[in-house]
Formats: sequence, structure tokens, C-alpha cells
Amino acid sequence: MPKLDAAQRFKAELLNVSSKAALAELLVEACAAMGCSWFALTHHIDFLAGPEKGVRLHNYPEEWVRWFDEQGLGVNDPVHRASQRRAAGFLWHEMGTFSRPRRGDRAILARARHHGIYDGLTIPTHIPGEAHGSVSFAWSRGSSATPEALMFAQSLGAFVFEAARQLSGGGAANDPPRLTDRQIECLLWAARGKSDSVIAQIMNLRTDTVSEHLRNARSRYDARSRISLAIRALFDGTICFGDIAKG
Amino acid sequence: MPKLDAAQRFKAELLNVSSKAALAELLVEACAAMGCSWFALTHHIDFLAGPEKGVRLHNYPEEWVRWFDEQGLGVNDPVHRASQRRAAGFLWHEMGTFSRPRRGDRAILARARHHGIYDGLTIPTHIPGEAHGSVSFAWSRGSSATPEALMFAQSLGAFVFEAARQLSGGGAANDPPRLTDRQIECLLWAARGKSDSVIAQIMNLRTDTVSEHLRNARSRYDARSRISLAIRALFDGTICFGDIAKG
DNA sequence: CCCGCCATACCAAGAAAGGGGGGTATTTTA
DNA sequence: TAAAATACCCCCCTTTCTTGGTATGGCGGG
Repeated sequence: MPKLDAAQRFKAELLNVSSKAALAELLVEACAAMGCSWFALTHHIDFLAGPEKGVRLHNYPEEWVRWFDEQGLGVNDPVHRASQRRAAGFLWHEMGTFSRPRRGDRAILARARHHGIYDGLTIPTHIPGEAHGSVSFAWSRGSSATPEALMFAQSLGAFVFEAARQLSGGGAANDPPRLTDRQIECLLWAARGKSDSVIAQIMNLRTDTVSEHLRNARSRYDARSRISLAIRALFDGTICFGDIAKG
Repeated sequence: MPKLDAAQRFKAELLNVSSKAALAELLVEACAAMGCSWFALTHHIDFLAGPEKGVRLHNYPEEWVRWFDEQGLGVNDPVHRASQRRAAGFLWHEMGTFSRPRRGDRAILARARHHGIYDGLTIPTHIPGEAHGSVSFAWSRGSSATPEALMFAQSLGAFVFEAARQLSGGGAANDPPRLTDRQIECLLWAARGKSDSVIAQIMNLRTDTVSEHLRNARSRYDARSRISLAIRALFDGTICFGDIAKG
């Protein structure tokens, strides 16, 4: 297993990549260093735009990817789902300890094995309001993802992500709508399930004023319902679960 | 500089910490391994109101912290600001290359030096919609944060974050309600902002059936509104942002 | 200095949607 | 075989969303 200084050489090269091809090449090298067969990088910029806008790079077997795409999986498979709820990297075979399995998950994993993909690890990375993604490395039959590999991948993951971020146009791309203080306050109460009139009582305002704040917030997010508003604001970090739970 | 296997031992211990004191002790050890003087861990679940709700752990000089708090800094200092817009860890003295300095930043950094803090590095970590945080390590005069230390810290950062997350009650959820397939399907459309009648058209059902599914889902979550339902289901992982974005 | 822009707060009316309550009847599954 | 899950139906009230307004105070550019 590679040492820290190997990781550092990768890091230096990652920060200088100028094309997807170069990035892919580096990831192949990382695979070699860890003794695994495949890598997959997803970097998806905008909640609304879907994954087309980000970077998607991998060397998975074509048939597996075709099946995966045909099924309309994408962010629906257990690995991606788990990566949305974690800060730290994880081994696929330990996923069950922190992510609740869903019906159909086993079928997906079985299908992956059918294509030779037996085990793997994933490093999630998130930047609030900008991009979310992950880097995965996958092993074929006979070998499996080790804690050592996880450590190595963990030290690289964030830099892979930064490289992808640069390739897809950098951080300046999309800043989320800004809400005013009052709009956020109203939104938080709404996210707690309060009606406009109750919010008005709480905030000592007229009901119409509350409606007005939420209306303006919706229009800034181009959201037609308060539920879309809440979820988009949650996704981009304008509000967070802690804010909501607090009330 | 420590090797990857040292990082791994830290990781194993991090995942087992049961108190803030134990976590602090581990971070002191990490400092020793890197040759730095101070660590600072912020894990803010609530980032408008300040860090009271999350975990805040550090061994900075008391006077520095007192000044920092009195100034009402918090997320306003250059390091924290940079950490909100980065996925990868960074050295403080390289911050200028990716984060535009703000008026007052220099004064803050000068003040830190006045308290002995000359250089450092920070590893940001984020989980969309849940928590934002960072781990920093700081060096006193004469030494400085090196790329090697950054690599080491990067490999640990996410696990430190997960440890803090567990301590603040984020990770361990008591078993959440289970929704049926149809309930989840309806909920996802609702979370995308669709009305019951529209959902019914999409799913080829009567409007009442959709309302029924959502009513049952609400009752399982003991939620009075669909917005509470959606947010709680999001929080416990029954649905995730990716699911919602997909539609 | 005035002007526009924005945040804030308030008002009203009507159409659409959500939520609570009561039902019935199949099919699947444990 | 009993319990769920699924699908459908009704009524009634509340809430949300949309579309029109008015008015105040702050802040920066010309």
C-alpha cells in the first residue's frame, strides 16, 4: 500500500491537471497504487441541473454502466445515497452500519458483481451550495477494499474533487440565491411545518407579511411551492437541519 | 512526519471516542505527530446562531479565543470563510490563491500572531443540509504548516468530523418510520413541489389515492404537514437530495 | 441632495391545494 | 389467515399561492 508521500505526489499532479483525460490517467495510476481495477468520479454541480453539468469520469465496464444508466439509477444506488449522508469515506461492505438499506439495493449490488465489481470504497465530498460528489474505487473478485486503501483514498479524495471542480469551470459558477434575514426566519418556521398565520403570531407580524416574505423567497429560488423552496435552501446550505430542529 | 499507518491508528481511535475529552486528547496527539502546537475543531450544526449546538474543541491560548469571541468573529474570519468554499484542506499561507481577502483579514491574522499563532492548516468538511465544520492545526513561531502535514491532516479530517458528529448526536438515529414504496414515490414527487393531482397524473392514480399515501406517510412520521414529512424523511435518510433532483 | 433600489410591513380577494375525517374493495405478504 | 399494502370514493375546512395594491426607512450612486 502506498505511503503518504505517494499521496502527496498525486496531490501535486492533481492540482495541475488541465483536462479530463489527464485526470482519468491519474486516477488509473491511483487504482494501480491501491491494487484495484476501477475508479469512478462524480461531481454534480447543481441540484436542479442534474449530473450533466458536472464531471463524470470512470473506467467501469461499459456494460455495467449501460445497465446502470438504463435503469435510471444515478444517484439512486446505495453507494451514492450513502455518500450524501457522510463526511468520511467508507468501505462498501461496511455501508450497512450507517446507511439504511433500501429495497432493491441488493439487486443492484448483485448486478455489479455480475459485471465483476465485488467491492469498493467511496470518498464523498461536498461544498455547500456549490457542488457535491464522490470518488469511488472498485475491486474485482478475489480482492477487496481495505482500510489502508480507504486511508490513501481519503487523503486524495478532496483533491480529486478540487481538480474536477476546476475542470468544470471553477467555483465561481453558480452562487445560490440570497435570502434576507426575515425571509430566512420565515422559511425556517415554514420548514418546521408552521402555517403562515402561526408564523405571524410567533414573529409578531401580520399573516400577509409572512406570506410576502415567503413569496419573495420563492421567487428568488424560482420555486413554486414552499416545499421546493425549503429543500433547495437546505441543499445549498442557506438553511440546515440544525436550524430547523432548533425551533 | 507520520505515515499513513499512523493516520490509520488515529482513525480507528477516532471512530471509538465516547467523549469530548477523549476526542481532545486524540487531537493533542495528532498535534504532536505533526509538530504543531494547537488544534481547533468546529462542527456547527447551526451556522447562523453560532457554534453552541455543535462541538467546539480547541487548545488555543485562552486570550486569543476570548478576543476572537468578543469580536463576534466566528464564521467571519478568513480561515472559516475559506473553509466554507473549499472541499480540500489548505495551508493558511496559501489561502490568498483561492479565497479573496477581505478588509480586516490582515488585522485578524496579525492579532493571531500576537498570540503566538503564526501559521496553520485547515481541513473543511461538509454534509449537505446537515452540518458544516472544519479541523485546524496551528503552528507557533519558527515552524510552519507543511504540505506533508496537510496530507496527514487531510486523511484524518473527515474522521475527526464524523467523531464530532457522533458526539453531538447527529449520527445515531433511533429507528425511523418505514414508508412503503408508493408512499416514498408520492413523497418524492411532493418534495419536488408537485401537487397531489399532478402526482396522480404522473403516477397514473386518482388524486385521492395520492392524498391517501401521503396521509399515511405523514401519520407514520407524526408530521402534520408535507413539508415536515419531507424534511424528516430527508434527515433520516429515507429519501435523499439525489432522489429529489432526479425527477 | 435627490433618486432608485431594496427590505420591511401591511392590505384584499379568489382559485388551487392541503389536511382531517369518514368509508369500501382488491391483492400481496408475513 | 390476519395484517399490510394498494387503490378508490366522499365531505368540509384550512392553508397556500397568485395578483393586485400602499407605505416606511436605509443606503449608495450620480
